[in-house]
Amino acid sequence: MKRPTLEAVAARAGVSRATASRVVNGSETVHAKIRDAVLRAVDELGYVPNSSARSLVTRRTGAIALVVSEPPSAEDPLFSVIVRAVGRELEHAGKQVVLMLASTPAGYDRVERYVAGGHVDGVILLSTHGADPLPAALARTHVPVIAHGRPVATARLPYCDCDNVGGARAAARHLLERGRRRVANIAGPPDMPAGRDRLAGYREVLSAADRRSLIAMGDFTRESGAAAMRQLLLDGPDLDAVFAATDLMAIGALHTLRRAGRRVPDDVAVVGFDDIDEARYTDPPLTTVRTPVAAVARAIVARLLVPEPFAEPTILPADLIVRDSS
Amino acid sequence: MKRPTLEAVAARAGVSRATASRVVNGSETVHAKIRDAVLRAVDELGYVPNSSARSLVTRRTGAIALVVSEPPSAEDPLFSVIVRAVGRELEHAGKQVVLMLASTPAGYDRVERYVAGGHVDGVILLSTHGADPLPAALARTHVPVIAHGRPVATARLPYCDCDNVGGARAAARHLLERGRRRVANIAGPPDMPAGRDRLAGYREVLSAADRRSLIAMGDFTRESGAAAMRQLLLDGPDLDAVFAATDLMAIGALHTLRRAGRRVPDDVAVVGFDDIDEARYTDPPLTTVRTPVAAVARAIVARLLVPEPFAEPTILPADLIVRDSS
DNA sequence: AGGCTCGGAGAGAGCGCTCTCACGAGGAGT
DNA sequence: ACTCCTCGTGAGAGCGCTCTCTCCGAGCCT
Repeated sequence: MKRPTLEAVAARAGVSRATASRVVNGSETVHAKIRDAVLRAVDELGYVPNSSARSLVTRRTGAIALVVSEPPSAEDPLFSVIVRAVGRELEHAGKQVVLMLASTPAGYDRVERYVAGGHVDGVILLSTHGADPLPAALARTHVPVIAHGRPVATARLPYCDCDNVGGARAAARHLLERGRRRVANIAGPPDMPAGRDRLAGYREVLSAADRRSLIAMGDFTRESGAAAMRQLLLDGPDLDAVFAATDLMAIGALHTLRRAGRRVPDDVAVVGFDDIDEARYTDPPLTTVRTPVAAVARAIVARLLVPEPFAEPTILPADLIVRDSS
Repeated sequence: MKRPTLEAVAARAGVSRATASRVVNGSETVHAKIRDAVLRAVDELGYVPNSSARSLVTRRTGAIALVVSEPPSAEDPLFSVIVRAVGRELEHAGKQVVLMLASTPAGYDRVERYVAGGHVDGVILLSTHGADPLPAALARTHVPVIAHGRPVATARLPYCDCDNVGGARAAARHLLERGRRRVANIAGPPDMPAGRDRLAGYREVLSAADRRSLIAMGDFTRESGAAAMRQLLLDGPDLDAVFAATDLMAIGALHTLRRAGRRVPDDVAVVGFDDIDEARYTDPPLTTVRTPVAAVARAIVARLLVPEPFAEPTILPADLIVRDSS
């Protein structure tokens, strides 16, 4: 009834516990015949190593914490994709994934204590924002940490991200090339680096083309996009294009434009950012910039498993996907 | 530099390791003065219990596995909501969340071994489908298991779910009450209980009203909803209403209807199921049945922490949300 | 005053594993 | 033939914690 121990395996195979341990851990210095005997015993007894005992002595846990800061909207379309992609990569590397939600100060504390307590071999930080104390706190522990998306500048963490500035530039340039003259922007919250970078790309292109910026702020949700679009229509009734920093906000903007009787793309062209599934099903289908989620996940896990102290961030290209909204 | 041990705490407080352990674990039988001394030592040294050592002896891990079967679409809007809701509840209960993705036979195996290996105190199964061997496999281990959503009938697992049949009934009844005469259905995959239950509710209401069913099959994705809608327009060009088993499929159906030049709701009324955020931003906003995600999550965690062997499933009501598409 | 109970603290045995070190056998070198 | 390695195995000491068992002293009853 009890789970078999290494001792039992060793006894059955007629070897010492040390040798059984060697076999289980894949040591090369064991005679083939003995190794086979041990493996047979493992199989027959259904032996599974006790990870508590193992990590008690090795001081490694084989687990990686995936820390998620609560975003404004619970229903984040990329969350699912990112978590799955990162999860798949980690499992591929034989790591367990410990999911931690950190939204409140108590939550930050819990995560910090947990990580400092040596319960995980590494940390992946998802979607941090300005007030987030975790990057700084975790940098102090000696556990490898890597961020998904550029963290706020105060923390010097390694990170992987897509080229937010470049993607935004491509979006803005695309709108100008289509002959749009008054290109507005729905920006993300200024305390989130992704939002800032996308705004920067837009501004850069517009000022290079000698056009005035027209900006409203959102918080990455559909609702805020809809509200921002209403604001933009008031501030610049002559606008003929909008670039939103996320697809969700672009979708909110489409909603507002529809209610305001503006046709897309005839009257107003709309471009989003992220290329979520939903973008192909809006009316009209949304032109957007694709965030290479899977590639970023791969890069993150690779870098976490082989940490290089002062490496440059990994930035992956974000490509424009042209559909019918622009 | 090393992390302090209980021994160090005890030494600093001038007590034995046993007493320090008692204090750390909140035993009542310790003198107040001594307890304070120990707590002070804990604080000063920044002591964090070593969970490996602890679970080595207690045989409990304080961790719950959240097992996710890969759905057809990676970008599942409810995934984020469910995972967050369950995660929040578990953290509230002081449990760690170990996320495991199980999509391949190798993945199922990994999960089964992991759970059977005693690495977690309980398992929550998300979105199982017909071929999924996990419910049966995990039922054999002696670890408490609970499913989110009714598992396939072959496995006798406790579960929590929303009232899929009742919700579907409400949707179908609503369409009939609005005077629709030819109500079609876009059903989910037959190997997923949620899909089957929603189909059953629809069928029941239609046959009670003496109306013929008109059914096309999808796999819960937008794309499949769009395809199913095309099929329905061929099979029943006279249809004037569609009930889709998920909002995503309803959104796909809206897409197809728009392309086919049918106005919603004037020509065809559309009702979905789940009430994802996106449903409020479709054109027109989607009438749907709300899945009470947070309540289900709460029920799941509560039942997992206090397992009752042969308890009835917990079924929570799913309410109709009427918007403009019907 | 002596024996009793009983609450509260300490001693110590493990939990299952890894890893260092010691050891023995066999082969190569002189 | 003897020493010196080398390679493979076994013995055993812990890793940090919990928990049972023992022990001590204070209060109560007779």
